[in-house]
Amino acid sequence: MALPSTIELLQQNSLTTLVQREIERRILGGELAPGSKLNEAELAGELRVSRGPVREAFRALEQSGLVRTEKNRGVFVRQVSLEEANEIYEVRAVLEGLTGRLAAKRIRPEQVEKIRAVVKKMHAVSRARDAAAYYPLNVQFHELLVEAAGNRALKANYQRIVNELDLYRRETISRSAENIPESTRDHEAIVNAVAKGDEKLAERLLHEHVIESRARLHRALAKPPARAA
Amino acid sequence: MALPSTIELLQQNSLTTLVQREIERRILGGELAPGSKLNEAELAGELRVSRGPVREAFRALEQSGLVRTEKNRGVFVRQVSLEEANEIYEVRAVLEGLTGRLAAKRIRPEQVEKIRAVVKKMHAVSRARDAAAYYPLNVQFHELLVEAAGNRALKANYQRIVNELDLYRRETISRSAENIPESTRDHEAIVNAVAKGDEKLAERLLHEHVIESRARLHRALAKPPARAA
DNA sequence: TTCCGGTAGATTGTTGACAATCTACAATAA
DNA sequence: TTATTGTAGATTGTCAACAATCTACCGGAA
Repeated sequence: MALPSTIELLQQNSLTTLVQREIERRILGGELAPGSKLNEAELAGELRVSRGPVREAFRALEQSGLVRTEKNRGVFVRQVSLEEANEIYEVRAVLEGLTGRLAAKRIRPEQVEKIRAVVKKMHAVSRARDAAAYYPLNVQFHELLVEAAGNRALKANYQRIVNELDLYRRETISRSAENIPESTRDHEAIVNAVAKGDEKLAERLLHEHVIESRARLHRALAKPPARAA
Repeated sequence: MALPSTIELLQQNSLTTLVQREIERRILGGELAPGSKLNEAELAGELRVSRGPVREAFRALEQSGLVRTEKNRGVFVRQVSLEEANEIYEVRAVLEGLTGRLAAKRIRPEQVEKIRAVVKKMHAVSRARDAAAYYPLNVQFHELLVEAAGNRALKANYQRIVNELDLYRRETISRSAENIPESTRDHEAIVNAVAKGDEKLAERLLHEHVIESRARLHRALAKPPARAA
């Protein structure tokens, strides 16, 4: 049979879902900058679908916090202010704390190994001060941890929160290399606490890690003349 | 002018938004039971709109966790299992904890007064063992607290979580009267901690309150032969 | 010049029609 | 009887056209 992947893809997912994923990819990938306008007809034309599925995708993306809709004016990639980012960080901190506690309780040996492998790679890029390589490892680290926590509601809420924070980072500086060694040490300590099954410690370390991340971001913002609006 | 409210309503909100709110109201109000199917054409006919806005509303409701979509089969009011409810409670506990901590830090005197007024009413219906009257007061209590916390991200996440838990309660028993006095005492202690500005205590009390609520729900479920599926 | 009103084009909001898929049921064969 | 196949109706998925609104621009009056 020809193109079985495409066929199955459309049997499983509606066009709306596909469009939604594609727009999400473009936003989180930086192709669509915060504040930019999404033109229904243009997007529909590009993706070779009608405006219906695009509008439905917009509605889903709005609920997930990635876009904002103004009636009769259109939808825009959401802009997250510093103030809002701070609020989001507070929520993320307690969610990560819960993640640490649950992961410490439930994580399985093979999951520990996977995370240790990520931390190992972190050490490598840390020595090389390679920020571009560090970022995806960081994302992976936290995703594996949430997975190990084994709580679907936590995972869903966490994912939304992280996406929103990504929107903020994208408007300011993306990644600064100087904090990598510090962050890597955090991760090392966290995986040890989780592997030991020390719920209290894992919770505290992850909570502090997020608050520290926020502080690092602020320091990085304060240093250069700050090119954000 | 005739019907100014309706006119303004449509100038501000799109049909999609209105439809979304109406369906949400029906689900949370119990008119639409978990597991029941939502027929696009039927709903559209009832609300006097075409299927487009209804479909868009479905997409938003799906993201907010109130409905579930099966491709080519339709959308259904989401069913939350006991297992899932437990997971959601864990997330709610840390969110409420954060709520307590932030509210203790930022609450203003007039907000304290509002909450004390609600607790006062709780005492009244508590003496009367009036479960039907107690429930909305409980909702109001937590909403006022979240408002006082002054964190938009927290509020958004909290609202979603509470809605999902409502779905679960609706499938099992709604409210049992016997726990009301205990719950009322909790609320009394919480408002005192928040009013004092004791962040640590408020956080701990609210966290425990949620975990205790879950335990109460479980006990209530275990007592009668359990009529849930 | 500056402000105001009006018009044309572009964009979003809504609708109804058509295509694809599913469900229920009846007719047939083992 | 039971299983299977095939059809008819209902329901969802997608699309294209129409209506309402907004934006940008132009011309005239103060």
